Amino acid sequence: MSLAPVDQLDHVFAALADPTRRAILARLAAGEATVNELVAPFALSQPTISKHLKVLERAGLVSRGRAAQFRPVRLNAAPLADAAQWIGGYRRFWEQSFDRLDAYVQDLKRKEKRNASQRKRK
Amino acid sequence: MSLAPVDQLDHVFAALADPTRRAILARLAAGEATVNELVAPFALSQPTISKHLKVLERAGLVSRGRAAQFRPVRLNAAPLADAAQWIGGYRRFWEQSFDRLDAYVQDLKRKEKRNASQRKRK
DNA sequence: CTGATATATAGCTTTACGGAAATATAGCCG
DNA sequence: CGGCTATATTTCCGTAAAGCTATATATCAG
Repeated sequence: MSLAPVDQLDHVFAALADPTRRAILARLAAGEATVNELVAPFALSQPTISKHLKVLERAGLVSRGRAAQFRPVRLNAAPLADAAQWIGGYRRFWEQSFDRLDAYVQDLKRKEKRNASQRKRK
Repeated sequence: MSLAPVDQLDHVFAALADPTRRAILARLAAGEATVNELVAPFALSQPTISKHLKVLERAGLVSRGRAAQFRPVRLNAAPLADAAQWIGGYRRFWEQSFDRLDAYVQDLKRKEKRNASQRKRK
């Protein structure tokens, strides 16, 4: 599996940075949809959604079919694999910080317990 | 682990959309760095890097210390966990498409083989 | 206090984004 | 053909991003 060209990652992350586009992807996870079906749930105009779709298309996250006057949109998750792989390179760092957080919470609990017994004894 | 507020994800993905910022994160994976150390490898001005750092800071991906006139920058990977989790929700889709790709390649190989034997027989 | 160093802020330009409205294109149906 | 529906394209607006130079602030060193 070859590494994606850098500017593809640029486009993928940029596409994911908008909540409307993430919502569109979520909708497409349930299956193909027409543009109008994608417009419906949002308080946004059809051209605005079409523009979002173009951004998703440029990122390779979506592809379009052709059926009469409909242009069904379907999810293409492959580029997400590259994004996941990139982020995955940092997993050890966040796990490490969660470990530290966990240790901190454990420490708090210990102190809490100790104080509780002191209060009891008092 | 609670879900991060949506606009935090916005900022994280937006921050990751720039190759300079991803490179900065990669550098910080090797440990704390000063601003000047981060400027050095790029053909960019110091204020430009400072601006990138502000974007990373807004996304919660880095934090700054204070040591004399230095402001050491360190990686804070926690928000990447949220991003990874979001993307992870789509894993089955890209695995599915890789499966299809794999099946396609297998099919190609079968045909290739068949043609090869035909050529031999001819 | 002065000078040097590290970083931040301000101001400017160019380009892109996210939205809207209006219009154009394309394909169906009668 | 003509009208209807789905979608795309164009044009416009305001805001933000990414770069630069120049300047300001802060801290150390002497």
